[in-house]
Amino acid sequence: MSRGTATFAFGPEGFTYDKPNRQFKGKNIIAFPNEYVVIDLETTGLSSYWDFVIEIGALKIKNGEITDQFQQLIYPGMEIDEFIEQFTGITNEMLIGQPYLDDILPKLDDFIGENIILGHNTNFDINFLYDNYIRCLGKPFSNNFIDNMRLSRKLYPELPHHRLIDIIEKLNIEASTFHRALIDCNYTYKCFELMKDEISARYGSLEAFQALFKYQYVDLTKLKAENKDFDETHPLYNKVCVFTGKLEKYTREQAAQMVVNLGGLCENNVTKKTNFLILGNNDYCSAIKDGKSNKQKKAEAYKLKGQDIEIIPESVFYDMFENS
DNA sequence: TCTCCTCGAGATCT
DNA sequence: CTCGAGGAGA
Repeated sequence: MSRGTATFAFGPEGFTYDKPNRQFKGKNIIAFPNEYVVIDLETTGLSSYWDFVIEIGALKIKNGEITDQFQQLIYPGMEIDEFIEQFTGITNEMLIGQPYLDDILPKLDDFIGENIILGHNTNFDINFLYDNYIRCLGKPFSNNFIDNMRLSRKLYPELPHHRLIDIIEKLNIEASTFHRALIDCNYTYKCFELMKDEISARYGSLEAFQALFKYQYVDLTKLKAENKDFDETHPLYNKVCVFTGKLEKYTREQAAQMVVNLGGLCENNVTKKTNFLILGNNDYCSAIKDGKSNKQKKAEAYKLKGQDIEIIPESVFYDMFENS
């Protein structure tokens, strides 16, 4: 059985293969659709390249209620190993006589239609479907999809893990058996509906929640001192600091807060008012060719013009906090 | 301010 | 994969 479009460049010992280019894959979206299809696959392993689908489960949801379901064991054309038998409860015996994936995918395609997909770590299932759609149906799997894991990470950042089981426990959902496709679809559906309610209650609207996934612009000029009294003799008092590069010991925002707490000020870019430019590490930045960021070049230029500006490494910056 | 890029870290799916 | 941090340029 074909395993997709990947090709070997070397022998089995040191093989490489083309990174799958799933250019027509749907988008991972944050949405509350009236209608969606929950999908879960059981497979022979984690790799969409090496492994095979052995079970497909799907639920159709309309206005929060299950209206249809799809469940099918798949004969993978080979024996599955003991770990997967144990893990899923699907045995080799159960798979003998089951249809091939090639025969089932057209039916699944009909079932799903244009619907948005819901899953847990949905990329996993989507990637398996995408590659097998190309192979069996000659077309990509392009439906947009929602990922419960992504929602959970934003909604419950205090959780140490965001596996399906963790969300089930967090939401007090009754659960006993796991790792059968349709059963996990049910859990995923319940988790989503409950998280949806929580999001509405906590953020008021979907848009407000979506905004949390957008880039949050950090403006260091808006930092406020956490204390009131300043040592007016401190070298950073009333001085304007700017950072460039990645700091070793703190995030930029933490370091900036330390400055502000001493009565100093921070800016996001070097200006005529800047007194200190603190150099972090910019080795990793491919945009910087000669080791100096634009901020550093700008600061050097101001210094030549006589501005009261010092360019200091991170360690010297921390030294200024020692004797305070 | 905002958007786009790159990089590294961390996590989940069977 | 997604996210956060940072640089650059508009």
